[in-house]
Amino acid sequence: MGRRKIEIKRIENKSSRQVTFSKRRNGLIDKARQLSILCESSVAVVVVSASGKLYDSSSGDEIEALFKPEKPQCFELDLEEKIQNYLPHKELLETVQSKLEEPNVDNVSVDSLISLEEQLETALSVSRARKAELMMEYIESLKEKEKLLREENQVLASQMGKNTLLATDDERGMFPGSSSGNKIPETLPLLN
Amino acid sequence: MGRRKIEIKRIENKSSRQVTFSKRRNGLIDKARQLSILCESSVAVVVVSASGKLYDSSSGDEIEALFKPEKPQCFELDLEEKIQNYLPHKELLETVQSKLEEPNVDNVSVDSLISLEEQLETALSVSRARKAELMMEYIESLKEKEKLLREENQVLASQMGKNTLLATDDERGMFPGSSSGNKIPETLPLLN
DNA sequence: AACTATTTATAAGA
DNA sequence: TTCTTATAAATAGTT
Repeated sequence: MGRRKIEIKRIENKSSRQVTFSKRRNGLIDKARQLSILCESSVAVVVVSASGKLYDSSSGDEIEALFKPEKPQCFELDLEEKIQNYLPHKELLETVQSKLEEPNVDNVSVDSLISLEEQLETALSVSRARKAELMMEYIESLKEKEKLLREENQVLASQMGKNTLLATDDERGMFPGSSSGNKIPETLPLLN
Repeated sequence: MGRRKIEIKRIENKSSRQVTFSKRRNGLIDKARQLSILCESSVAVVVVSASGKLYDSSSGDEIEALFKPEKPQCFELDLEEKIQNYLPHKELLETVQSKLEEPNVDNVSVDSLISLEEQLETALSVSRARKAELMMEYIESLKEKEKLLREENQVLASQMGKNTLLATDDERGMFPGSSSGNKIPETLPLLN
């Protein structure tokens, strides 16, 4: 639905891909919102862009309340802590528990239980995806850090080589297994 | 986009609500599919109808890897691979769905729903915990690697200090690509 | 389930 | 990026 028909396949041009992503993501989330309102259903949408950013939307009053304030924002230093503490479904489970413990369980309507079920399921899937996403992001940051350290090591090693005028090519070769508790060699460790 | 404009609010008529649900749910899932293909992104949609039926769709490497064990993806490390592939959720969702689709939903006993709830909760928490455990394990291994790299870096730097005895601060200036352009201190280079 | 009159989403262009 | 607009796509009401 645009100036011309497009094929559904990866958009090669990076900037149009980005523009389309943004437009269609908004469209999708709005459609989800409409569906949930029009048909009284629970809808969760999770979108992860190619660059790793996470967008999501979920309907259902209780669910929204649970997730909106949790939006991950600063992933910098305390990311790990956030992951550890990221447990919004705990509250949800408590809600479930208390519902089920109500005195006249037998009179609780089936609808109410089904609705609870829906909310639980939706919330869990969103929560699960987000937490996994946070962890993956953290893992990526650790890998990046590792990469930088390796680079620094290389620079250090080559600097040292220049300064000492002693190291041969062989001596500056890669050290096998450097990431698994190896001793630091006397000469010039170049990590791989 | 139909014969007339409609307000976005609960559709009162039950049968049109159901028809609209079905149409829009399909539309939403297709839009999600398109977005993921066009923009190489991961998109997950979970829809739960008012009557408790569950529909879900997910696409894109990242989310698929997170939720579907049958799509193996080669990662460098064993552990990471395990994390990616660890996912019994799908079966669980199918179980829930089939339970909720049983003919006499209205007469399903409260006990049966409670039991379902419990099973769901238990299974999810076990699965979740296991997956988080795997990821944390992986994070720990990355941190260990990082620690070793730092140690090597330190040794290198001090070796360099001993050997050169000439280098000034300027000569030992920034390392290209180091995380925050910090200079390496005389004695113990520590990245943060 | 199909059909279409319309509305809505959006591709391309500014 | 944001807006504009021509056109494609989705869908509300109908059959």
